[in-house]
Amino acid sequence: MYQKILANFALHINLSTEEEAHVVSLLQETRIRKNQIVLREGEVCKHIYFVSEGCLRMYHTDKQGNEHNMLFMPENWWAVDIASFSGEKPAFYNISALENCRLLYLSYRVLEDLYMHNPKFERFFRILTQNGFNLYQHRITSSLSLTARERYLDFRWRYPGLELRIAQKHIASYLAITPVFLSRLRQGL
Amino acid sequence: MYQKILANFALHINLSTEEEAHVVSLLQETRIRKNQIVLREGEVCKHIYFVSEGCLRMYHTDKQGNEHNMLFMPENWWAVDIASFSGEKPAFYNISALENCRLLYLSYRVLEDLYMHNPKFERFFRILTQNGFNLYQHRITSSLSLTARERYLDFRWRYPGLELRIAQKHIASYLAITPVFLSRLRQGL
DNA sequence: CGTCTATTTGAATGTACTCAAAAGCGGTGG
DNA sequence: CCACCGCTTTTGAGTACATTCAAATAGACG
Repeated sequence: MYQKILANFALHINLSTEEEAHVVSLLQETRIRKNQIVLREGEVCKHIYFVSEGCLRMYHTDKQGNEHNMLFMPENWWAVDIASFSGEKPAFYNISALENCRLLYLSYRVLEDLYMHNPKFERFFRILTQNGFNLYQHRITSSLSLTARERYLDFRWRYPGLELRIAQKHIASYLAITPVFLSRLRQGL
Repeated sequence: MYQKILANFALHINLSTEEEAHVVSLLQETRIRKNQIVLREGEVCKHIYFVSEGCLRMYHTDKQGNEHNMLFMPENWWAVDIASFSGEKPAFYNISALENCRLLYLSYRVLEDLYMHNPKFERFFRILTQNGFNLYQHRITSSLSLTARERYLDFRWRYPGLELRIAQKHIASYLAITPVFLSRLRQGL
């Protein structure tokens, strides 16, 4: 049950058995169903979530009511509206479930305590933010320099197998094209 | 000469006169001319730059040799390829000058020492990374949900007055449109 | 099984592009 | 200081890529 998140920590920091036990004792768990909303725009993002099973998406709803997928978060990804979470401000983004999910999470307060208690976690989440920064930077570069077809191939490379699990319309939204055009793109491979 | 950078630090951390004197003693200065390259793709980004005067741009060159502007950095912005700098890996991006510039900078080693000597700076640069993260997130949201015209207006709001200082082709590249189309857009305001 | 939503397909449209030429602007040297 | 050269911007015309709209098909869920 906790092996995935412990393996995830181990990517960037080394924890003793005691440290592992401590962080595990702080984790809360929840299960959510497909299409359920985890974070709604305007609410404060109170938790940082680790996706243990399933897949989340983060998206923005524009004035016309159209949804735009920023990011998909399948197993082993972390989900948070970082500006809302760290600033305790209303969230700009929504987060919802594309599949039934099992999530582990930490509240802001608990995470702050964890930082105090063990600076390794501050390092871990700092690296996580930096990785997110790099990911977004790459995404902007893609949107500037790649065609829709190339961005689709990049999506498949970045999220192997995910296209089989989620609706085409969500992939189209992520790629900034219409579902109709994505359908035609996939014909021409 | 140092008032701009000290005011910039003061946005996020409070420094004593001694602390200010210490960081100032570590800063190096350089002047570069318009079109000169500060960081070339493939080199390791060895410094983090504060733009004291002038304007830099960060851009990617694709396989066809086309340049795509990721970010403009006028006075009071920091410039760095963060993946290259923090991982001491070859840079993916180029940084060059759009105007004659005066830059202050710190090397990776000096910055690490500064972190050790005074954790306030770790906090400062952590907030800086987070702000960069938010900026990019907003940029992706714009590219997903706004038209070229709206993105142009967003650019003018984010960089007041900058459109008068830099070439249209650089703004067009930033907006992911052609200079020809930007010219037509500006007619129709 | 039936309903609702998602995907595919076709046709027409429009947005942004390329190509080409002219005009404007800036820097440099005579 | 002016003339020239090179680069940028503007303008026009034709084109292509991606869109919208609509209808048919397929698939998911209760």
